[in-house]
Amino acid sequence: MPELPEVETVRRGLQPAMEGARIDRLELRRGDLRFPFQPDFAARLQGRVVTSLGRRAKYLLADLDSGDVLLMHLGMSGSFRVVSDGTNEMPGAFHHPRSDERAHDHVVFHMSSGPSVIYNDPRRFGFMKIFARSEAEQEPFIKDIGPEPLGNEFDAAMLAEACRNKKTSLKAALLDQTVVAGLGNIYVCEALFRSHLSPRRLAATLSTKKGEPTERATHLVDAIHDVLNLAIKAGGSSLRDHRQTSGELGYFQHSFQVYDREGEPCKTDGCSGIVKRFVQNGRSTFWCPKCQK
DNA sequence: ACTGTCACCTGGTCGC
DNA sequence: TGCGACCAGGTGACAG
Repeated sequence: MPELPEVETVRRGLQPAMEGARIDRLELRRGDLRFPFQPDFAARLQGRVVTSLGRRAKYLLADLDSGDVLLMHLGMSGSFRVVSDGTNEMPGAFHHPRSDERAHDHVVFHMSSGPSVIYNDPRRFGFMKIFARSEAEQEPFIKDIGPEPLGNEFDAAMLAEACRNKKTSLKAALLDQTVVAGLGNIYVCEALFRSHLSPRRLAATLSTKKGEPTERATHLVDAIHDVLNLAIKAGGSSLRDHRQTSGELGYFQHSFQVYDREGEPCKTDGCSGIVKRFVQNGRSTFWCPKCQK
């Protein structure tokens, strides 16, 4: 599921329940997600106040009053929901999980603010880890991640430079979290479509031989900005698992131009192309061969 | 050092 | 209705 817009949607949904609140009790319903929990995981969280809830790439980062940071990744199928207490869903939530869905409720944060925050993850590709803020720069999961695409430092010159010596495709380069943070399969496909660039194009062609960014790089950066901002505004994309913390679906999937549209007509004005799918680096790429060059 | 492939899991969908 | 094959939003560990 979760690429940058979905994780950002989740962060905004969790903020009211978590920021400034204390984790009275942490319930671990199994010993592992993708990895085993650290032996002192619960002990370092219980009784701590969440001073702020941030995001870096696809990671949620909760700052604690102890000087620790809780890192959380949703993998492919992770979601959070906020419930009024340990048993009842928030009034007004659209999503009331069936009992077999609750089987995948793996972590429960009982917050001093009243509600509980429940982490659900059927595939368990997600994970959580706690580390000291003073060692954040050495934290393996985040230390090599590239710039935030909606941050000030991400621009055409920066992206062109990061891709300059790459021997791989534009699609693979944009999925590489050390090039730019937070993009996944959906938003890479959508951004390439919006900038009319082929997913097969060599990433190095974003710059000239002298290293100057080409116009392509500018268009691509604009497209990345546009698609991410629109998706965040829509509460992310809900295909199978993603829900906002209230239980509502995101609705950006209705705005997909190419993703999951194999065989359907291209949406570019005046283009008579048909959206095609092929497998690139083991993942589905959707694109219009007629207008993406 | 870089790039591509596989593995980790569960569940939904499709064709027979 | 059942069964197997295949697919899925990510990324760390490998092999080349």
